[in-house]
Amino acid sequence: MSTFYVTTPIYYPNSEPHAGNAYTTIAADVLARYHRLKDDEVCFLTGVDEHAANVYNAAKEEGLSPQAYCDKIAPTFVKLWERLNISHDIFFRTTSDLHKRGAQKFLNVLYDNGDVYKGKYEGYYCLSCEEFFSEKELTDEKICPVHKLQLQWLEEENYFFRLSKYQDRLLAHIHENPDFVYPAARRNELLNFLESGLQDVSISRASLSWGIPFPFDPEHIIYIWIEALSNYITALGYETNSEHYQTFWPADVHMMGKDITRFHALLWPAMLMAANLPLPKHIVGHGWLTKDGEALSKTRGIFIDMDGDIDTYGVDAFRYYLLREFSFGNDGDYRPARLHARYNADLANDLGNLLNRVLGLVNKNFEGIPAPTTPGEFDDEIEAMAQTTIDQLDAHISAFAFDAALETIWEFVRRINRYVQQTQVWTLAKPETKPRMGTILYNSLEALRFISVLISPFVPDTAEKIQKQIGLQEFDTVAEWGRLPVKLTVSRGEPIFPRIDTKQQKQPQPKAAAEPKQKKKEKTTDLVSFTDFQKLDLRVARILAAEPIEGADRLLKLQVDLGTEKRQVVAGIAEHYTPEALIGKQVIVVVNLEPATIRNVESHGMILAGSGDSVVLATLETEMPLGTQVR
RNA sequence: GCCGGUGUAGCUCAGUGGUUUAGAGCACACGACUCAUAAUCGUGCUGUCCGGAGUUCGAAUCUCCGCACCGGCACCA
Repeated sequence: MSTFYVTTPIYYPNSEPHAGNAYTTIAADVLARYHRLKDDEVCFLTGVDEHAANVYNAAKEEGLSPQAYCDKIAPTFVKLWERLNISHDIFFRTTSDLHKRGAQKFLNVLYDNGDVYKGKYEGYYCLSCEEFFSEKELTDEKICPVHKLQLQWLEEENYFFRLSKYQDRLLAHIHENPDFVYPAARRNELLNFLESGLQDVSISRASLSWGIPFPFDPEHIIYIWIEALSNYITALGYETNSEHYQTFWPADVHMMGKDITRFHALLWPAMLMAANLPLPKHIVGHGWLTKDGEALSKTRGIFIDMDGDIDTYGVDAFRYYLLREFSFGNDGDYRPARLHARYNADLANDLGNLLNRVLGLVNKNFEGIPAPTTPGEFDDEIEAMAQTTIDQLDAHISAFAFDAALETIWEFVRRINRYVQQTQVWTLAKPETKPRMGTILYNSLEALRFISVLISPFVPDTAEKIQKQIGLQEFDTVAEWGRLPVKLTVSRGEPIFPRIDTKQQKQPQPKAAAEPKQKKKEKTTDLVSFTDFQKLDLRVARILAAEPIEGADRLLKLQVDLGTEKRQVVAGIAEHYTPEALIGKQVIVVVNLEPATIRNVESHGMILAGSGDSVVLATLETEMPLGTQVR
């Protein structure tokens, strides 16, 4: 018997879970359930990543301690997983002692093996700016360009992980294991990234308090990514080298959204190499769900109404739709109308109705399930197709092609509908043909049992309902043809997927759907003194000229008029403003910002702009004289 | 700017060691059937296979150029 260990990322509990989390977790759930079906010993891990800065900030805004905040939010994840029928074995919280001790041990090992070193940021430092300046920014006099103060040579200590050391081994690993990263497009990106060289990464934070302290230096906490990634082993009992840990590590699949594949495919394996631990087998980064083609975004109020759709169509339809409609590596646009169509066409018409019609015929003509006494046309074909369906399903799941996997099963569903049709089974109730009728019905029911097993990883409730109606007392998980007992009393119940007419479809609820949750700011920052604020010199200026900068997608070179002087400023707004649109606009400029050279263009100041999912220039309500101070 | 991906019927997508009539499901139309959830089964339908050039007896499939969208890197003072 083999083992199978599948994980989702640990999610940030800075707010309640969203559809993207659900998508990842459902996919992982299908894998877990599929492997249990194959009698593998399975461990399915999910959880929350609690020591995150955004959690700390969210807690602060609600006036709660970070721990109290986590204690409040974590259950909302558990609740959603229950609703979505997620069969995780472990729901892991990184504030647990098991994790804290495990993460510290892991770090100790990295340290003992010589791959963690205390490095220092060192350089010339301006006490007023509280910043280091790189050599190229400095003149020979070593004075701060902003404050004109003498700079000091300073060193700030920090722990680093020797990521660079593993560059070649990572490259080799990814080259030699084409299946390591899925899909292939991500893999190419990673190789590309690797070839451009890896830097050591800072893995400590001295300035933060919310986190796990370094075991050998409590002044520092462990950087969130290092800590988070280690959850995949700490949750299994890495700390004590438990049997569970030995059984399941290395992981078979780390499932995640495409945005975090790099951490999982480079940083994490490098750390494991440093600790002399085996690497996970597959890093799977799926595409994102979008809504009307746009990325989901809390701030912009773009989200998927999971609750509403699940209320209308049921959990299984929701799970089915997500996995059937989209090819897993690509982004998929979530459309309720498509969910509706899938529900009626695939679930209600093809599958639900098939069950219903077959059970109806059995009920009407037999006492319990008839014996297959009289083989005939198509029977062998059906049985053979059952077997090929299994094989294809297995291949597709191994390639994380859930859409193809479901399509394969549904080809079989449609074949059985055709079987019933071709044999005209309802016309065979006469005594001389009744044995044949019984055989056809037996085969159809066995096919349905077979199908219920195959779909059970995807739509577990539906699978159970089918077997229950067929008359099986306990769920039979074995996909072998001919196991269905005869004489079972079927209990044809309500249709498992009643058709939902378009007219009855809920109109988009104006209340919940439309209003973006406008409740919180993106993040809070620490307070600054008024004196500090006063250091900023903000002025009204007019843009005189704007032009693109060669070789930079986001940058524009602007000439601005401050009334008393004209300046050149570089702004990263090329993706949101055309040069023509900018000329003549009044904007607010930070004039005493240190000069910088970006892409070989000098920038003396900074244009203020709202900067989130979109970028909008900050202006005054009405125009004011150039050079007016803004405060 | 560099690198990668995608672009095939109204929709979601298959399809490439080049070969002749380009596929599936949904949707749509018609027909059959009536056991069943106005379900099922059959038949049909629409395509400049992003555009252009090239290689070839022959290209959606190979090469080059271009366009659009997506992503990674650089970059966002």
